[in-house]
Amino acid sequence: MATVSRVINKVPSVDPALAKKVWESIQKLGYVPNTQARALVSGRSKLLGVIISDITNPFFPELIQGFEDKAVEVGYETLIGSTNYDLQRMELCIQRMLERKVEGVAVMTFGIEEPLLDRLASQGIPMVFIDLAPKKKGISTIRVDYQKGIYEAVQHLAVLGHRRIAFISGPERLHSAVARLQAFRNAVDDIGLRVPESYVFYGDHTVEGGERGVEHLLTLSRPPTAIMCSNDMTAIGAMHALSRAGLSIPRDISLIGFDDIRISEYMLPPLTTIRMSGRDIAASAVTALLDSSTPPRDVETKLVVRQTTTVPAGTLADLRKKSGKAQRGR
Amino acid sequence: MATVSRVINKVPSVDPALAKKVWESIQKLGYVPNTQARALVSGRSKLLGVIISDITNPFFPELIQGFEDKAVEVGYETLIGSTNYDLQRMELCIQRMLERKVEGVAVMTFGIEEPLLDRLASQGIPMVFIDLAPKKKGISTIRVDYQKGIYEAVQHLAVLGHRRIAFISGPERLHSAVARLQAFRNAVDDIGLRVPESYVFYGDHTVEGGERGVEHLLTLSRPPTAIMCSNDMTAIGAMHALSRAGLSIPRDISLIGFDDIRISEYMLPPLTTIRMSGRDIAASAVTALLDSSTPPRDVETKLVVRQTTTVPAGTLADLRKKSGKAQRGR
DNA sequence: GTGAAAGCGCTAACAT
DNA sequence: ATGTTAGCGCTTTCAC
Repeated sequence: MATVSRVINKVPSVDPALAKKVWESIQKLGYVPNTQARALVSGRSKLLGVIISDITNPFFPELIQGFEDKAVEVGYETLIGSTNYDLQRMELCIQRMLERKVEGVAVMTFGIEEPLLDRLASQGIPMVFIDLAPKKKGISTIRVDYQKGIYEAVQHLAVLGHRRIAFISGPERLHSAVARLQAFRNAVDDIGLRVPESYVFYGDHTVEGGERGVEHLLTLSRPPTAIMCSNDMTAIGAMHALSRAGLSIPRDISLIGFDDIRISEYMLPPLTTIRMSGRDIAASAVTALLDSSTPPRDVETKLVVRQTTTVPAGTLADLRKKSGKAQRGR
Repeated sequence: MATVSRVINKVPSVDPALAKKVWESIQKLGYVPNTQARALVSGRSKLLGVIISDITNPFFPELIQGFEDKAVEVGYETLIGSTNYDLQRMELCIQRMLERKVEGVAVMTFGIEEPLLDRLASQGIPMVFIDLAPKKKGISTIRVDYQKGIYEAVQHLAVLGHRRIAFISGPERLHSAVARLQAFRNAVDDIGLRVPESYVFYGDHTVEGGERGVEHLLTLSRPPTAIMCSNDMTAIGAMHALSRAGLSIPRDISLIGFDDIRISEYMLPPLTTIRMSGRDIAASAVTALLDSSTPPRDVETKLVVRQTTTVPAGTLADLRKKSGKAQRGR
């Protein structure tokens, strides 16, 4: 019995011949080791938890998929918990994870969830957060370089000739949202543009938020020629509102999203957006949980140009007019 | 110790006063029962498995989400496995599930996966399939009523005036795809339309399949005025190909999808489709696994009219012409 | 290199 | 109504 255990765990001290016989018997008998028993005695559950907030955001399925894949790759299983911004649901999640003795928890809610910390930290369970996390040992942070992608996007618009660029943000309480807005402000400053306060609308990272944002921006006496959104769902909402207003994208107005969720590519026209790979984040999270010695790799963001951006409305007409004048001038 | 166990498991024979003291101590000590140990001794893992095939199909995240939610609701945890149509990956999935001693497995691959059966069935693990499953005890089937939704869709098109309706199918080896195509044929027959073979294109349930389907249909000398698709991804591909061909939806051609994945609503224009709720299927699956006595509830499908369907091109013009003649005739 | 024995944290059958 | 005990299936000393 002990030998079988050694064979299964590939302890080198087993006679290869015996080991082979054991493997054959395992095959023949259809023996399957019992994970619960192994976990019980070894104290290692081989389980990793992921906690997400908002199910309805299509960013998360991709995140979870990536996490799951990476976890299986390194011999772990995944326990998923979604809080839906509900404290009670979160408590339940934590309880479940504690009971299953997860060996680490990735908190992918883009915000600090205080109640999580105490319960989990007190058990010494490694945790990984996105963006920002309380400084404690056993807790690591995956930093996202929002600036890079957003700078690329603003520059892209500027090069096309846009000077009036608006931003539809996410909720102010969400760190990832304020970080994106800040990155936008930095980029715009850097390039030497001025963005009036009326060009910044606070949405909520949902389609509806994007719709409201556009509705607001269109009431302005000098509406923007381009809109950047804090996430793709917002951008999709913007597309709908724009189309409802009879405006054509990108001819009348350019639009850039953030996240690069799968839908974005499928939109009509395909959405230009800033990619933040959920898979990368997930992989980084798994690594961080299992090896808390090395700090997790940062996640980069980058512009993906598709078809919702072009020169500002009128530019082409202006050009044509000018060339017309030039011809007449001859 | 036994008393604590009894309190936690709510065995009624415990003195309420003592029980209360136990709960207080649990609270104070931050005690968390060890699921592995409970599972080991009780033989109940409180784990349910879901196996899906194609990660890239956005139908599955919704299915999984529903499964997870329902499972948690009834006190179970979910083990996810995705095969990606790869036999080896499937073997791995099964192994993991066996090792974790899942109490049931939902095979949501829309096809029978033979190798699954032997390994799982031999352990007497309940299984649930979609659409069709080998007749064995412990195996139940969730039947999807494709006919209803598809009939509604065909009728919807017919009422609008469409007579030339094409169908972009899924792969022939996939049961769910052939069932949908058959339902389409039945519906069309019923209504008294004839569909030439050139109007049926076999795609593969991906965006690319939909694009190829449209490209084929547009080469026809008498192209269809409406296209139904075997799933929403196909329909989205169709939208792209149509738009690339300079055709407007629904003015030039009407389009109906199948599944009603979340994206569909967000498309521009929002996709008219046939809803098959992943959440319903998931809930039904969980129920079936835990209570194999009653057969699972069937899942219905129903038409969701959005904005990709209208009268055939030319109809309005014809009407106008006619009314013009009528006026002149006065 | 291999077998014997202890024990992981819990539940359930048995006493009291 | 509560305490005592055996044992779930495995890993890990400890002997040999």
